Amino acid sequence: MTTGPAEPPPRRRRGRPGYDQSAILRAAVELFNRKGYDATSVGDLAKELGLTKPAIYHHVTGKEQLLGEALDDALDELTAVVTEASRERAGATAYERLREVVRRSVEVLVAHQPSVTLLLRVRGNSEVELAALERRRWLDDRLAALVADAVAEGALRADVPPALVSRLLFGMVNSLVEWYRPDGAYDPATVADAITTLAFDGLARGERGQAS
Amino acid sequence: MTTGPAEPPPRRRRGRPGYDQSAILRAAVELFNRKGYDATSVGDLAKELGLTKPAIYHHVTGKEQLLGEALDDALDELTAVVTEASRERAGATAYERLREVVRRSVEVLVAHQPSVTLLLRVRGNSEVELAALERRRWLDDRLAALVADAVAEGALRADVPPALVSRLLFGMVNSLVEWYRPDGAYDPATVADAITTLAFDGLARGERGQAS
DNA sequence: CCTACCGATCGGTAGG
DNA sequence: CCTACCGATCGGTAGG
Repeated sequence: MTTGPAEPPPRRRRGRPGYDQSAILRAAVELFNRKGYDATSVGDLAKELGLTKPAIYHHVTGKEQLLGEALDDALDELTAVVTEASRERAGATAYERLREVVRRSVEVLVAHQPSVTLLLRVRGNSEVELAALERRRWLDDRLAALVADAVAEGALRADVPPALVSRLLFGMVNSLVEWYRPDGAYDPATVADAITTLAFDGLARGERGQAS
Repeated sequence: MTTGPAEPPPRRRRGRPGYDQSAILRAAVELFNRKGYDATSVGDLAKELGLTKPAIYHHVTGKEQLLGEALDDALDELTAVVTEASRERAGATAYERLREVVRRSVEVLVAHQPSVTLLLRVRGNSEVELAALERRRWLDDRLAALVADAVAEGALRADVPPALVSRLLFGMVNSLVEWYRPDGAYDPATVADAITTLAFDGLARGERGQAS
């Protein structure tokens, strides 16, 4: 097999089939979520991929790099959602932007569930984790501000502190990662509808029954 | 000091002041939550308490025992709440019992936050953790049944699958452990009100504005 | 990508 | 002979 040297190698040859960085990252994140980051050894990861431990280090500089890249993926996605929602848009009320950010957050959680799950479990045990927590705090602050704006607009009930509403609302959204399965009973749209319905019908004044 | 052998020793003498099992458990759970169970060594725990590692083993049989006792504490409390709420009571509708279980769950999460936090992070990495996950699944099933009953009663909206409502509702409740601080801005009653308001006004049909 | 290892630290236990 | 520990070290395994 693999006769003739017919084809010229691509400009940057990448060696034989094997695993590339992103395949290793995917497997690592899956293991980190299943067993926990600390309980996952690089040896576990190697076994999962049918490689040896040193082979892993051929592709990545270390376990923490894998963690950092997964956290960056999740944070980049969520930051994009929040940044866009926080931007003033022509004719969009804070309430509309909040509703949109909830829906798009659900989409991100579903599409990037492994990395977001990892992000939501970070404890701050290393520089990488502390940096991720700082970015998360920035997101939380933006979301809280958006909720506060919607309350100030008169669109949301004012009898619960906006900061508390924000915590609970996105606590509900984030809880998705604990049970959602792409091959399960609910497609993303169903979940997004359920969350926005549950969150806003009762939060939003006088819009009862609008999502049926 | 400590002259005369006047006082007869209590039946079961417990030695000198030192730490008892429960003080060690409290410190362990706090560390497990701060750094993660796997990232916490028995040496860390000893240092935290100003003891040596062997001294820890004088009080407990091992790290996993500490985990198991914390998980049992959380599970026992939550089981009590769910069992009582699942029991048919004279004149109590499923809706009323669900509302009550949410309120009492919040109280348990606040009063037993450390052990419940630990419970919600269990991954199933050992027999102890697998047993805890099984008890958790039992609780989740009871809660889902209660929600289904309330829907069947006609008390809750039927346009979202009951199993999904249950996930999201208790996802919101459980998210408490991620940010609630006893010395923070909100007392337990405020949080319980906020959660039941947010969860049910919109979930419950035609009860708008009843909790102000 | 492997065999062969390292410095350190893990959970747990010895004798006293 | 007890409770409450200590200094030292066990056999294995972690990330690298």
